[in-house]
Amino acid sequence: MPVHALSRLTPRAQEIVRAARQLLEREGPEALSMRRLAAQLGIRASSIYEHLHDKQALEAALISVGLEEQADLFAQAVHRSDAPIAALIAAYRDFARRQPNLYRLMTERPLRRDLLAPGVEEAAGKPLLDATGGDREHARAVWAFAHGMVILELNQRFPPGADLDTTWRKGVDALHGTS
Amino acid sequence: MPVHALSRLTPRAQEIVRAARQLLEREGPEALSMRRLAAQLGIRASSIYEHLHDKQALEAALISVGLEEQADLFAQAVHRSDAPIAALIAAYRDFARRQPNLYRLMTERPLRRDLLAPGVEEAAGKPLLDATGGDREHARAVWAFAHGMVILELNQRFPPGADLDTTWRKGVDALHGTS
DNA sequence: CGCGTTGCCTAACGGTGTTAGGTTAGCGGC
DNA sequence: GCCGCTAACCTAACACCGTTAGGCAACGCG
Repeated sequence: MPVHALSRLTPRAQEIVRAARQLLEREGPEALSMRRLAAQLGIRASSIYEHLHDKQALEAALISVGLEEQADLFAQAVHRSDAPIAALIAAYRDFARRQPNLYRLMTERPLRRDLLAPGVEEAAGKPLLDATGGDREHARAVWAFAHGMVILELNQRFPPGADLDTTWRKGVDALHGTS
Repeated sequence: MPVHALSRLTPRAQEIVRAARQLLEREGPEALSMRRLAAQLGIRASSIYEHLHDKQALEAALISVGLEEQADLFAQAVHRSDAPIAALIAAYRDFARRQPNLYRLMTERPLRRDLLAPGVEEAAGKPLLDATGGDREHARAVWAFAHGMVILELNQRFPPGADLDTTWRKGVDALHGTS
């Protein structure tokens, strides 16, 4: 269990990260610029650098928060269900659909792990790894399917009328008993 | 079978797109700017706009070329194998690893289908759809797994020592007989 | 009181995509 | 020969981006 991701930051930095998250989710990725974020806070862009080292650090903070929330949601999903893998996949899809821009930010580029809050990446992955009984290959295959479905859906790569619920169910069924 | 993707463009525009592809693959996505592309061609950025409407049109041309090449490679892979789905997935992974920056460009954002060469998207998808006997849900599940594996691998989301060949094999096996 | 820290500022640098408007070279028709 | 058209380039500028240097005001503390 990681320390709360934001707690490593100064209070003012936490406010900035919270504002950044609102901006990202409400106005999309192109709105997440240092200048627009600063405007939202009533200050100038250069002042942000007093609190966060650079834009990468800001993004890493957002990703840390996202991973932490995923860890919570996934742990709860497993806890409430007796079909843990299916429940996890449902929770995974749900997270991505509720916060598509944050999800994209979290996955679209290589992770700067040195900038993340320590432990959050492992914490987000642990529920699935447990649900596969510790089988890392199995967990990775399920994750790859879920991420592929989510991101292709977010990127509108499936035709408009596609029956994605069915595709999800088939994929989960097929990957369920892999050993 | 679509018309050759580049044939819709003027000869000069084709040269520009070819230079853009080299630049993208050799120097990475941040090198694909109008100014650096122009420099590569010995002209100024504004001159590119005489030949391509804007950067989106340039990217759409690159994506069209990529989809067309995928269509060819996938059709050949099926043709040479008696395990078409496994052969397709191997070809898919191979394409992405050989041209990671183009693959990223092709998949990282919603497609501007109105800017693509007509038919290329369908052509790239057809071999897999055929291999599943026309089962669209099955084809989509396989695609999602393959894309998820590829993009998580490109983004270095798996731990350094991860045995990805095994994960690929397990995923393919599991998704093979989905009905 | 003075000193260091915090939090903001202005101004600037080099980069991005893009547009307006101007110049040159070549070619077909008279 | 020359007119007009087109293709292909140019310079200059706009608004935006991330980032840095250097300055200023307010605060708590010894």
